[in-house]
Amino acid sequence: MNLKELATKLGLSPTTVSRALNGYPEVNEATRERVMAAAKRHNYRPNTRAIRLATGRALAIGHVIPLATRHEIVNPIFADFIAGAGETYSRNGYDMILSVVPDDAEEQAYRDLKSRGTADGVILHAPRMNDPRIPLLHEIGIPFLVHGRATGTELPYPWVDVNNRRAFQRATEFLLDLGHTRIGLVNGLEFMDFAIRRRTGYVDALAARGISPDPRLMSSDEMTEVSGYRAASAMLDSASPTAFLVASMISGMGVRRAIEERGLKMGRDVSVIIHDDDLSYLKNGGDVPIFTATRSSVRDAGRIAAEMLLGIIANPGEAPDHRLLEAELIIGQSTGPAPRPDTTSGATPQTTPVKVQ
Amino acid sequence: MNLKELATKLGLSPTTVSRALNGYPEVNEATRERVMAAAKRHNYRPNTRAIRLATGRALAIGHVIPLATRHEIVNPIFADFIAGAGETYSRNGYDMILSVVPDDAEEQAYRDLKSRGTADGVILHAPRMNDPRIPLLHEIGIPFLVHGRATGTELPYPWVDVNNRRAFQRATEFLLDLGHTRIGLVNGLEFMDFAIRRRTGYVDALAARGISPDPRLMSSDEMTEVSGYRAASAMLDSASPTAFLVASMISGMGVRRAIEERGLKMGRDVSVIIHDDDLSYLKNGGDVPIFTATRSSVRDAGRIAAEMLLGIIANPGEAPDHRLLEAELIIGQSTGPAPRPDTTSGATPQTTPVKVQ
DNA sequence: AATCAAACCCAAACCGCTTTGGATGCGACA
DNA sequence: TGTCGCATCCAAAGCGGTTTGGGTTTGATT
Repeated sequence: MNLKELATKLGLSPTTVSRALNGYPEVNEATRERVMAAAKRHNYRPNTRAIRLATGRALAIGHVIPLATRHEIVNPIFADFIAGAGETYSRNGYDMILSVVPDDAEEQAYRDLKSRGTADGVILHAPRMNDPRIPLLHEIGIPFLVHGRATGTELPYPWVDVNNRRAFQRATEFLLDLGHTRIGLVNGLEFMDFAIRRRTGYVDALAARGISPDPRLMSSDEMTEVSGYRAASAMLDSASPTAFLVASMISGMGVRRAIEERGLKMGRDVSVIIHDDDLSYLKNGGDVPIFTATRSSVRDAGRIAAEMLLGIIANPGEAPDHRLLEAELIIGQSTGPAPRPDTTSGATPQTTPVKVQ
Repeated sequence: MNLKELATKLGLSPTTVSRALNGYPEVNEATRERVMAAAKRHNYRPNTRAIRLATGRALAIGHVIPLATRHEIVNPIFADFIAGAGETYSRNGYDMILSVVPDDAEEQAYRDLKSRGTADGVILHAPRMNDPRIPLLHEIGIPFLVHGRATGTELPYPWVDVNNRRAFQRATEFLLDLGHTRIGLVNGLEFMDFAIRRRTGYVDALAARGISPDPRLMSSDEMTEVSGYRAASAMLDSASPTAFLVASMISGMGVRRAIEERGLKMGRDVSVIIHDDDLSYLKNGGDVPIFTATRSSVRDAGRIAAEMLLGIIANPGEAPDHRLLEAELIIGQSTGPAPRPDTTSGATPQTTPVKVQ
């Protein structure tokens, strides 16, 4: 059933039927109701392909996913973000299109999205420092929104991000307040912007207490279970940390494995704080979370990002907006006071007491 | 730059330019080359919206994701499947569209995909027993392919699936051969088809050795870390298993936590075999896998599924094809001989020796 | 009674491509 | 020389909507 058939059946012109269905004012209310009823009765759905061509809009948002030969963006965080964003798109009549391409074809993928008219806007994932994709999207002239930020980028651009620096700063302070001074940082890859910011938060918090960071206590790698395990193992074997600050739930599991493998107990012998993206299938425990964590729902971030992008598309020409989400600090079972130093191994460095926030 | 402009610039009709670019025979080779060159030079990309309308094809495949209020399909397995499928789509000039909808809107989502002409076909995820979506898709009349199978469905339908029954049967036999007789099954939700098949494999293998399954050693829940932990804890505390068969890497981590929390060592005191979907960011260790596992790449499954579906769309009317993928049994560090039974606790049931496959 | 503005509705153009149904020109064949 | 077939190319008709630019009525205004 298409517009023309429906119009014929109603004894009206396609024009009127179209207007009636789309809520234009120049149609009699009685007529409109008649049209609406007929449309429902015949289960009429306008053909999206025709609407797209006629209006010149794609009614779709693109997400380009470089099929990383090296590093994976197709990760659990991405899945939850997508779920949040997709929900918003559906509610607004937009389609979500995912473009999975080899990473050397990413630029072309963006260009095609624009020149072939497949998407009205795109969301940029996993920005890096000085990310070249931001100037690229500007040049292409397609509305976009960044999930995260790109340190070093001059051009203004709209974004939504978690306050990663602050989250890790708070987490570090929390550990310091518990008496920990040898805190290992198991970070994500530090060409990723969020990882840089997290390290900054960690370093700043240490510096505020007069502690200079120990390079042996700082690692940076992909956020997998195995690399969490490796990093923590190396630190435990060489630099005697009493606490860890970990980039994700998954690497946190590796860290826990390293700890327990050494006969230590997490939360008693070694404290751990992770960043928790609040993934739906990787919940951090129930009433009492397993891990103490800085928590921020990436699914909510997806929802917000989608809403912002649709806003940009609806009102072009406005100044780039942005949104900084704060992470909660959730207290779980994985943190506790720093263990009493071994009396044979000298005194621990003293820290100024500061109230727990 | 559109077709008409390009044609004018070349002094040709749109018809000829279109044919030249699409490889039709009725155009002079010299002309074709001239057209191709000009198209490249002016960076001409045909407008997808127009192609779609003109050809009546959507050039897109839909994936409907019910935004589970209860159970999550937006899970890591899904993400990797999507990556595999998306790769194939891109290579073939298809778009992948994801429809994230509340789960009571799933049926309508499929209907709309068809009636609005948004997708040429769909992939059905996470089939359940007697899944109503299969008759639905038949009725709607949209080409589709099922990732998994639906026990109890009469209608023929194309699918790609892992041989879950066999995988779990082999894994169980492997444990039996190591002398384990009290094997806990930490299964996925058993209205999911794959979970049913896995249980069947487990039960069959036990039965073949004359062991009747102990209900206390069988659990079924979502495949999260926490539920793996809960299930394993309960079994360890009440039914003294010496081995576990676990539905996923993630729940396996919970099982491991339960084991280690009790001061037991995985691989020595308690053996564990998981099913490993070979997720890119959740690799099961390196040279020596952490977990002994039945492994089958869900990403490959995505690729295969996409190829099959595109084939169905290209050659409609053929009988439904299918593909059964066998899982490998990977030996890792998490399995070992059953511990000598406590001499005070009586004899263990004797099993017939059978060669390890 | 003539005028005019709403209120309603419609015919036709248009979006940018594909495809049908010819034209045209030219060498070959009878 | 007339006809035919083949190689090339083009005009125009879709595809299924939206939107522009009028037409008709109708009721109020002067």
